[in-house]
Amino acid sequence: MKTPDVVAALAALAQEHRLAVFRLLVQAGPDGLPAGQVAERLDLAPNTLTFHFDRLRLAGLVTVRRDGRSMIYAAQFEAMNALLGFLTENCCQGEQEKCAPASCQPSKSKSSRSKVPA
Amino acid sequence: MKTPDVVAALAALAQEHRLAVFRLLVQAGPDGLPAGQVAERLDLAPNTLTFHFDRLRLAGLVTVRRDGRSMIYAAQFEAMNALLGFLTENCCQGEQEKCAPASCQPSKSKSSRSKVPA
DNA sequence: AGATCATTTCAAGAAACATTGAAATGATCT
DNA sequence: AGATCATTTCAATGTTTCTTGAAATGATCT
Repeated sequence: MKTPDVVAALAALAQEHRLAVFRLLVQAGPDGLPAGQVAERLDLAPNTLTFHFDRLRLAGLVTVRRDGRSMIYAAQFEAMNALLGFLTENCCQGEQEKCAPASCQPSKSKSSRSKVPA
Repeated sequence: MKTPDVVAALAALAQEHRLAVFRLLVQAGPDGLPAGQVAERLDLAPNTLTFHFDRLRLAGLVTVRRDGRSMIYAAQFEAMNALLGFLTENCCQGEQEKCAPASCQPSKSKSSRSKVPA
């Protein structure tokens, strides 16, 4: 992950609502959540939410797919891990052993077996 | 660490120059670096740099102390670790064992024994 | 085809951000 | 005291960000 991408990811998360959205999607796991459900749970206007989803998506932190009339957003765990990796990489000059690599696993999928989670 | 603080820290790091400044200070270790040296190494105007230092400081990511006519800025490792902690905390619902806690140790101080590094 | 539901697009406006140049501090040296 | 060095403060400016409301898509149902 290169610096501009890191800046983009940090900027995407550096906003109250987007951080909440991302956290919710992380908790939801790789199957994701329809936009409307996110809007309802976080009490956000749907157009505002689209704006924020877009920022997260451009930063590579979420993906979208369509399901019927719903758009389903899901956290991109790899991107999250790459970000954590970059942040800890700067960290441990000289004392690597004290610096455990951070990583983020999706929680177990609740519904049917998901379509190729990784 | 509460959500608003996390947002503040992320916002502070979500800027090309500030990320570079912070990374440099992390590498410099707990003794920190005088503002002028940061300005020179990153080729930033001193007043611009003051602006960015201020943002990092308000976010709790760096501290300042005066030494003669220099101002010495140093990374606040605890804050960094708190941030990493928050980000990984959201992460591992259900599979805690897969999710190593991230942490960031300062590199060994290069000059004389530092004044109570923690 | 027409109605309805979920979401996105567009345009407008207020607020926050980053950079610049000029002037002000504050500490050190002669 | 006066000169100089390191850094900060201030005001101005252009850019980006977030939010809103209204209108447009796109998919589903009758």
